[in-house]
Amino acid sequence: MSDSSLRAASPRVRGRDAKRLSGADRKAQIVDAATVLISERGFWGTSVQDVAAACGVTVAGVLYHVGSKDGLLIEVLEHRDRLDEQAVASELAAADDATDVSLARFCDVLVRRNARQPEIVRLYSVLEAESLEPTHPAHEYFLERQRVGLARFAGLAAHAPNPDRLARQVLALMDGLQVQWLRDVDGFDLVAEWTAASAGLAGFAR
Amino acid sequence: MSDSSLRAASPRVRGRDAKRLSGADRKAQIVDAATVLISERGFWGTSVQDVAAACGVTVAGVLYHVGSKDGLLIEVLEHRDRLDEQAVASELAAADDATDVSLARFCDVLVRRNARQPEIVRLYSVLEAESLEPTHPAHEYFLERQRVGLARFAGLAAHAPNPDRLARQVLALMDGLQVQWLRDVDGFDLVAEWTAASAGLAGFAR
DNA sequence: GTCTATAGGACGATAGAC
DNA sequence: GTCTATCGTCCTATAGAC
Repeated sequence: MSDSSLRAASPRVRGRDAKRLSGADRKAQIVDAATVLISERGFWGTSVQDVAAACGVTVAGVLYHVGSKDGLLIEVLEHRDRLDEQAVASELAAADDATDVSLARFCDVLVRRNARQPEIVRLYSVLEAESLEPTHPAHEYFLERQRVGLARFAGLAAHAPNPDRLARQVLALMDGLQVQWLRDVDGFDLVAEWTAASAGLAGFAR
Repeated sequence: MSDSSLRAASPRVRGRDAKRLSGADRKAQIVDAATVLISERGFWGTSVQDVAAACGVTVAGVLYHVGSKDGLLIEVLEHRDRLDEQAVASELAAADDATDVSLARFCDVLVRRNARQPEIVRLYSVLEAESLEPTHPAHEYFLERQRVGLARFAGLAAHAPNPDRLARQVLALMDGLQVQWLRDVDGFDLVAEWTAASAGLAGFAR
């Protein structure tokens, strides 16, 4: 939890002791706090008031930085994407076999990283379900995300008889195991379960 | 969509044209309307006002029948459990090999039934994620549900080298595929994808 | 550039009329 | 059995003070 860990979401003291942060810092703090809260309660279950309280700021202060509640969600998702993209890429590049990345290797890195940040996995699990509704502000985002994710998996599984189908299965298995894990984080070894499950999946090269 | 289909959730006319229903009928109507709405927006995204409007009744009218908003959710879940338990049992009993039910056969019935009622699958998918939060009114319900479901699967997979692990994999795969299906109900054949995926799962007898 | 104050609703729930 | 009326709380968003 050293790199890219979330800032403390504990309430700050207002008034005399309230820290006055620069715009960028305040915005980062708001996005981090919102990430935690939305991962717990979903977007519709989280109020801007909750986020403001977690930052020791007023509601208007939050809205000044992100424009609207929907804008806050967009900021949160974009911020996560930037962090994850970069982290996974660097982890893959650090390995010896950096040139040829298999689907199995890619998933391995993904799952190991996810196992270290349950709050983030929860954010995506909750929003993934909530955003099935077409009027949800992140509906399009998750539709595109699923499309891109599946295409990426399929591209790495070009050797399989049916790359698209395998991609769907891998994604389904990963998402499903993660939800079970989130319901019992301490009694469930995500990496071990994933390794066992994917090993039993036909066509999934290790 | 013939049996156990949901009552029309279209708004009724209030006042002179409003139908006066008996207690049981009104309650059933409320539970059905709430099922649809909660499956779309989650519990925290649905207001009692929404449910009342769908039934052509006032908010107070709804609360008279279900006591509170949390009570409404409990009613919805208990009603679904009763319907599903009974439907799956009768479908299994109708088959020739009613005596010895394999995990594969059980899942087959389950998936085929789910494919016919996307709204209900959505209800469970959304609430499953939303209820990860310990303060959610259905948190305990879904914890128990996962426990019971896994035990049932494991019991039917007694032949496998590791029944518990296989149960987790089967449940994960099913849930994961269902979410992908819900995001693209028309372009995704749930039964076909499930059949292909489960066939490739090690130890899953067909 | 950051925040307080406040507008203007929607929320869940209760009490009591009909 | 369903309604109106209403309470107190919470909500998002804006206007304008500092």
